[in-house]
Amino acid sequence: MSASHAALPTKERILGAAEELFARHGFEGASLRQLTAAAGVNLAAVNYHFGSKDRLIEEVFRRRLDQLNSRRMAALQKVAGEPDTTIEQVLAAFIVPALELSHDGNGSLFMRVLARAFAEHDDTLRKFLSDNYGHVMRQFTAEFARLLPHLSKEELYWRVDLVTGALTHAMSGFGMIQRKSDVTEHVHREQTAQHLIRFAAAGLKSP
Amino acid sequence: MSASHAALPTKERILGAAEELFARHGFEGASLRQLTAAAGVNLAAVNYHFGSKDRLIEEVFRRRLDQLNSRRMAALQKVAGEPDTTIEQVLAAFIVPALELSHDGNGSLFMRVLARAFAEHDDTLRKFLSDNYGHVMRQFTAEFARLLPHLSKEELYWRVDLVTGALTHAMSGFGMIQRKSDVTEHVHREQTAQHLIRFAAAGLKSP
DNA sequence: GTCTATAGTTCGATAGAC
DNA sequence: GTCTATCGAACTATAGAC
Repeated sequence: MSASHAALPTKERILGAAEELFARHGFEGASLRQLTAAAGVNLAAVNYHFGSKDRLIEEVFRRRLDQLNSRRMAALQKVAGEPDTTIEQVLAAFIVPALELSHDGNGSLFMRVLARAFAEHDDTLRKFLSDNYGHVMRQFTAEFARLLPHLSKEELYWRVDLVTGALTHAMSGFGMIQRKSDVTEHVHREQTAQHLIRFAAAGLKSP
Repeated sequence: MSASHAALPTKERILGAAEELFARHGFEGASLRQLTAAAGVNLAAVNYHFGSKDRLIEEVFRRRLDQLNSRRMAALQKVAGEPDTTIEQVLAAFIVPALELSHDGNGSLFMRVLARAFAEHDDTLRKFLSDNYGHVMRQFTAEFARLLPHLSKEELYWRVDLVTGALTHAMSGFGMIQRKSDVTEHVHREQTAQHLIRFAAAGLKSP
């Protein structure tokens, strides 16, 4: 009998606690001692299951980004390359999967981890993210280029970068994305998406 | 004879090294040992001059933000409250002083420190920044509210937050704000300001 | 005001019993 | 696969000589 049906395997408990503590205290700020205590596992378990703290950090990213980027790519495929594609549709393919994630359990904590990774400027981490998920940004940028043919390559990169910055900032929960009690979570998510899409589309399209 | 005319006082050397190392490795990641070694001063000097690492961090912010926010407020006063004020003018009052700073010596490193502070979500640091510099954001928001009277308070906060996120991201040097060799630095700064202002104005004004 | 020396913690990682 | 125990290194902070 495999262990895959266990309620919460040690490995998953570590990943969950790591996500929360990395979000709150950063990669250097969260120690393996705090982390294993929060997960209710032994200190030595991290090195047994992951090999090192650095490889644990990578797994925290992999677990969420594999799913997030698959959904983004699937959503992009549905609209990309068509003659009547709109900027708003492409932005929705990028934004909606991230909002779904950030409303799913500890997903919002992961968005904060992601925002930290952006601020870190750490070469090792940047290379890992670029190697594994760089193709997603390239696909989206290519589609924006098709829809905004009057923009120079430089100008386009500029705007995509600004949009990415605004969205990362917003979805790391820094802002006021808080649901009022009189709307359902589904409606709120829809409204948030419309906010972000409208703002980003205006910036991308400006003359 | 006072020590104020010394070429580079110990205190300033520490602040300079701290700014650089906090930008590159974060507040937890940069140790007092690395920091004092880089500054060429003794390990004990930090506690003598600043009392603790936390108070050193605050001084790193104070040194730059006092000047940055004075310039922002001065620029805002010149255009605020007039009948023909434009969104672009208010954005320029916010952005241009930051660009001047980021092209002045190690100023761009400070913008990275600032971006880290945003990502940290640390309550103590947030309170320090809010207590000392919160009035600046409130003044700018009030002027935006005057120029965009059709927006609800909630909608306005939303957009100002997104603009702040995009600009912080951009000015932390993550993007491609790199001068080509065939333009002077002054011209490049002007072009960058126009980029950011146009993008932000489009987002703020969108229906 | 600057130094050496060190106290007192905490860190990541591993060896080895079970 | 999980535990205890511990190594060696790093950390912040301080005491006290100069």
